[in-house]
Amino acid sequence: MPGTPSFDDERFTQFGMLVEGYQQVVRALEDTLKSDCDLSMPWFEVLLRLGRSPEYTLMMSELAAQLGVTSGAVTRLIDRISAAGYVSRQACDEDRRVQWAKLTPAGIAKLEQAAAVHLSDLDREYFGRLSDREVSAVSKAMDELRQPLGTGL
Amino acid sequence: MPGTPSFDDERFTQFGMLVEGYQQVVRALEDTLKSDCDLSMPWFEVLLRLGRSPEYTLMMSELAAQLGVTSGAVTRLIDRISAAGYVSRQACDEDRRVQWAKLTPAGIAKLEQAAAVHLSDLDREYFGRLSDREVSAVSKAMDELRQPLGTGL
DNA sequence: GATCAATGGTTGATGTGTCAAAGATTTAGT
DNA sequence: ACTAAATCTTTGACACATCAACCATTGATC
Repeated sequence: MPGTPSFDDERFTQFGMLVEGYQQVVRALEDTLKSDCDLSMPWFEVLLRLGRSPEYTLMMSELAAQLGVTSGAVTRLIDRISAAGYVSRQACDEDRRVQWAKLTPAGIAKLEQAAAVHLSDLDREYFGRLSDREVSAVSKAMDELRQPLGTGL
Repeated sequence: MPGTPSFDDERFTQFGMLVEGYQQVVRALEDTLKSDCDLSMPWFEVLLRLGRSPEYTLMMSELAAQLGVTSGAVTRLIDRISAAGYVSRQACDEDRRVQWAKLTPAGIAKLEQAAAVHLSDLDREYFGRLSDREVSAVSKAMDELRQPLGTGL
């Protein structure tokens, strides 16, 4: 009977569970990061990636790869973050196509504060709400989903 | 030693697993939905919610609630989708503040096609890559995260 | 029944993302 | 060495989200 198509298929619901739970947690994390540190999640991610890199420095394209976004997105993100004084751009002498993004001292200070805040947010919103077993199960499943299909064809 | 702050805390990594796995799957789903049906995920979500509703119809604000976005977002989304002919707006006589969004026949047809495509995408990108046990574990965990904190204070 | 708060929707400003095109520079191939 | 391909970044056009302000309308209070 094609009169009632499969708009209520259980798989939609099941996957919707993942989507809603994920979005709920991410939204809560974004809210507290915003109110406590005045940082959006993309800004925090940039600071964190740079904070983990030697010299607090990354190429624009490497930053894009780590963030999982296009280089165009990073160009504008760094425009805004550098206007706020947390990062600076600098040219590369060996390859004059590349631009380095580097944390400023203000950026390092901001990251130190924000990382602590974010860790406690993570504890409250994620780790504190699941058992260790659940966290492991989720991590393992997501790790399996992480690499795209067809890499070994 | 404050020289090396906790930018590499394991919790960042663990949660990053969830973020990356989730984004990977969602991106794959969006790509195939786009290439096979020429629908973005927000458009598909709108069609699906309307397709499940009596008369294929919902108030703007109810649609916003189901999608988990603001009413402003829905206003513009329906602007675009109705320009494509998949939904129509219609005024409400009982309460002249409300606008109904209703699937057109073209919208119903599109949804029927897209729902089938999306279900098979879901099988390939999500259900096919995890065991039943893993899917259950993820769904259970995400369901627990779904309701915001502080609802029972 | 006049006022005032709550509700439903739209709009303007802005942040964040995409894609595709363009620019500059480097690397490879003959 | 010179042309051609690949790489890095930026830019323009646009999709999609937020917030805050605003307008209309409804409902509740006095």
